[in-house]
Amino acid sequence: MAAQAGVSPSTVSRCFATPHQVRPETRARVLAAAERLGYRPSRIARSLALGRTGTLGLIVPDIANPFFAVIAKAVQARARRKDYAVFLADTDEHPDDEYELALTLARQVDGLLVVAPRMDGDRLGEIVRQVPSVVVNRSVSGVPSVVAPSEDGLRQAVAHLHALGHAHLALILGARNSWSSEKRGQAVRRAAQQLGVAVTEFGPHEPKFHTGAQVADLALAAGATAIVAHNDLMALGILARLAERGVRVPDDVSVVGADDTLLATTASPALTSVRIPLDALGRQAVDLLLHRLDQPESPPRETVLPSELIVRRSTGPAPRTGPAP
Amino acid sequence: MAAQAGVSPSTVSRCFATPHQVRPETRARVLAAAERLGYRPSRIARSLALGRTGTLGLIVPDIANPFFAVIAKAVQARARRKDYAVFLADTDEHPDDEYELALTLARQVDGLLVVAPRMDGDRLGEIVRQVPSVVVNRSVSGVPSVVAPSEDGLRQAVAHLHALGHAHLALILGARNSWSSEKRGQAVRRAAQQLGVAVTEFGPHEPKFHTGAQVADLALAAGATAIVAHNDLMALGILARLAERGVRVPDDVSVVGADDTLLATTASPALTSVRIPLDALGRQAVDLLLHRLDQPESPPRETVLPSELIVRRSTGPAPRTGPAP
DNA sequence: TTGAAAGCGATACCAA
DNA sequence: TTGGTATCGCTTTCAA
Repeated sequence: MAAQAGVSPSTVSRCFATPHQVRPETRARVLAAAERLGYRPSRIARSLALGRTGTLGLIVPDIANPFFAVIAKAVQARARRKDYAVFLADTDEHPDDEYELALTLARQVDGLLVVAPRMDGDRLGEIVRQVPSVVVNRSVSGVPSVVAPSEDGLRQAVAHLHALGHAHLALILGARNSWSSEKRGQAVRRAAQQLGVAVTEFGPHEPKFHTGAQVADLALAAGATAIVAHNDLMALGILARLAERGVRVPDDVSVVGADDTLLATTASPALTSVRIPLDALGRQAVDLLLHRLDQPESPPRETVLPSELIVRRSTGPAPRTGPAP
Repeated sequence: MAAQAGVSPSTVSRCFATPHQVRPETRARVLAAAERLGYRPSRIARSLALGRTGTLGLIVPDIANPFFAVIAKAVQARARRKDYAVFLADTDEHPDDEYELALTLARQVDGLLVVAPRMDGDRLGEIVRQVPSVVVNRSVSGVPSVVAPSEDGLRQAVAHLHALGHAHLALILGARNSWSSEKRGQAVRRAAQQLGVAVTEFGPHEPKFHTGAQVADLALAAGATAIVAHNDLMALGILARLAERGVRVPDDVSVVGADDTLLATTASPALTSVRIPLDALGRQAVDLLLHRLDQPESPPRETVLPSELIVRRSTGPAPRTGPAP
């Protein structure tokens, strides 16, 4: 390539890295040759020389889960705008793989974005020590992170239901060991207690559609008039089972989901849900990571994003109990 | 590192590449040192030396779309099993970016998986010439590809509706220029004609929820008793609008989706949908690509996977027309 | 079985 | 403004 343009490799390099450092006419010749040969500098070689790869790693538990997919998309978009590519690793919910993958990725990326709600803290710490990282949707002390605690939104949800006259709600927990499930449970309990709303808890459960369907009957039997599910998927399972039994939503029972994924907006009735700003989460995570790459000594920061209740058609006034007047 | 183990770099390299070529006791010493230092060979340097990266590129239009996310997941899993990492590029539905990205990726991966329903054929050809590639869910002559034509499933869908007594169906098309949308339209038209079912077409439309909602009214006004949507998302929009209008599904109108995504199974009523084996699509694509990497001279092959109708609760007997007896 | 040395394709420093 | 050269970390002949 250098030969083709009649210049040295150094000059070719400069043409791409610092174009203004080379005489316009030489540059033109080089670029012409590049065009002719379809030449593109090798990122690999460049990485080796520079010690930087121009790549960020993203570790998610399940890319087929809309929750993570939306984060991944935001990360992608943001990273690209900053001229970074993204290495995606899907751990398929295996915490061991998560760790192994992270270590493998660590060497070939400039920084790592880790979405790993269930990985244990020590390992997470180990990873962070090896490579600049940002943890997403989870708070780990001493590690920069971006979280959108569902507290606010869930408190709003309980207040919403309370205002509608519900006095007894069912709380459907998510996976055992899930950081967010625990936080969500706490938030609902606390808010309910403050407002004098009774809570019956179910779970922990795998946050799947069919477990939602299964637990719907239990919630009904317990006498709850409103159900707050760990996430939208479980809420949809509940909706489906209620419809099957002829229980009307929201006339007989109100249902609240969380995450406000595509599932919530496309359900009928559309699901009242706690919105987590997933795209902002992804964007902020990238920004935080890049900031960290620039200034490695900056103190680990935790960025907190607000969540909020989006009221849709699946919640309504509590049904009258007792005999009709 | 080599120094730490008291051996030459060559030997260290052999320990990882061809362990059996080194005396067990030396190997042990090297591995011990590696363990102690937390040493991992640099994939970057290795790529440069080998001319292979151990990485596959995956280009998708929208990773937040469950359809592509499921493919991506399957690709990930399969690639990892074969010791390949995956570079993910989300083009956000911009065909120009798709092309640019593909060219960028081309240099840093061993092969490319392209899911680009709307990229024009010439560019696709250009990409394929630069780097071993497999096109997914689209058929391009001279290029290895993996497709799951929805023909079979859609024919089954029309037959299903016909058997239920539907004589007039609405066909909702997807995006203009989308390869799969065209194929799907053809399939429905052809099957309907053969069975003597009337078809009213709507679209092309952006395959979104709200366009589905919008077109539901038109389909109803046209007198169709069954609606076949381009995909599940549009079908859900239709379901939502029908529910809003008090039109019962499947009593008054039957609705069929396509892709059989999570959306279809979690809808209520659950959506009858044409299943595309997305995971198999992803897996086969990886296999085909790796095969191609091994044997660059093998003729481009097109792998065809079957699609099938999954009947759920959103389809039922056609309503009686005219005055009740 | 091990070591020495060349090379992969770029960057960056120092000279010219 | 350009060219020469060492370097990044690993693989791979070729010798020892």
